[in-house]
Amino acid sequence: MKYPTKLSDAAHILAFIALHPECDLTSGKLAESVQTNPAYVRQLMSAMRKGGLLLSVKGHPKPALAREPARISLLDIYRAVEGDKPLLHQDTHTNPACGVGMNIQLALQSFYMDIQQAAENRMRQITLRDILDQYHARVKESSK
Amino acid sequence: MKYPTKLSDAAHILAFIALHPECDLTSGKLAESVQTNPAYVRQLMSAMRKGGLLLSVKGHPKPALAREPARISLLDIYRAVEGDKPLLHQDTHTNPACGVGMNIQLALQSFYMDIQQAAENRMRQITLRDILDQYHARVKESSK
DNA sequence: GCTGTAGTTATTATATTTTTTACAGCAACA
DNA sequence: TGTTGCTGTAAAAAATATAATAACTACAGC
Repeated sequence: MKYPTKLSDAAHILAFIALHPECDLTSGKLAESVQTNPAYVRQLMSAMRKGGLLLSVKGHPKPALAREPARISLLDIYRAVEGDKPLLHQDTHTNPACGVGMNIQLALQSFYMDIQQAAENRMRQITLRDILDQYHARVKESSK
Repeated sequence: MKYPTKLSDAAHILAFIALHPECDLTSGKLAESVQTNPAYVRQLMSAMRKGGLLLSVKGHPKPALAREPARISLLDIYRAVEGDKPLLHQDTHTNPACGVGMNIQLALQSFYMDIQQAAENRMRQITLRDILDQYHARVKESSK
């Protein structure tokens, strides 16, 4: 497992916080659920705090969402933890002296942006609220 | 630069072949344009041959598209060189004993599939023909 | 047969991600 | 006010995926 899973882990953390508003959620407890280490959790939380998604205070374990789940989209989370990293990557290391290759890559660029837009539009529509709803549906289903 | 650029490189190779139907295109010449080594080019070509996009014969440098550019989509190329690797990756290593975390990841899964679908739909619409058209437009533009 | 190239596999190098370690600073509480 | 536990942050280490490289066999064309 060395593919980037920051988005998954970050969403996991946010959902966990939303589901346990009363408890003391230490980075250790969150790390236990994600099965990672507390420092990594704090790194992700730090990124999300900077991204305006999370509120937390140094010293005591009471993280809280900065706004309601319906107003936190997957794209927001992605931006917070991955920045503007695209889903598809161009080869920026082609031969600059080859005009043909250069123009092929430039042509590709515009299409990659289209694909990125298509994915981002979908990510913008999916909110933490949706994820929580889906979570509850699954819990209900499995308890039947 | 260690992000996956196989799709970009594969599309580059296909476009280059489409643009030079007369020439002897050795893996070395293609590698020169992509600025990589011939063996890597051959690996990508091998994947695309297995994916039914490319025709080539061992021993002589005459690669050819298996079908017309308008019938080769970016998704075809992606499938050929990346298989079914998703754009977003779940964290499959969360704590199995944590039912909450488990269900959060399962909930995420369905949304990731949506995003993947959105991206793939766009990739399916973009063909090598489109890329070549865009290429020609850029060449024309830059020669003005 | 000789030469050049494709096809394939294995190894190495490099970049990126995650893990781990460490420590200063704040909150809660006795 | 001192102690404890946690956060926030940085930096170094480990893990691993990707591309680069090397090496080999096999085929085409001359």
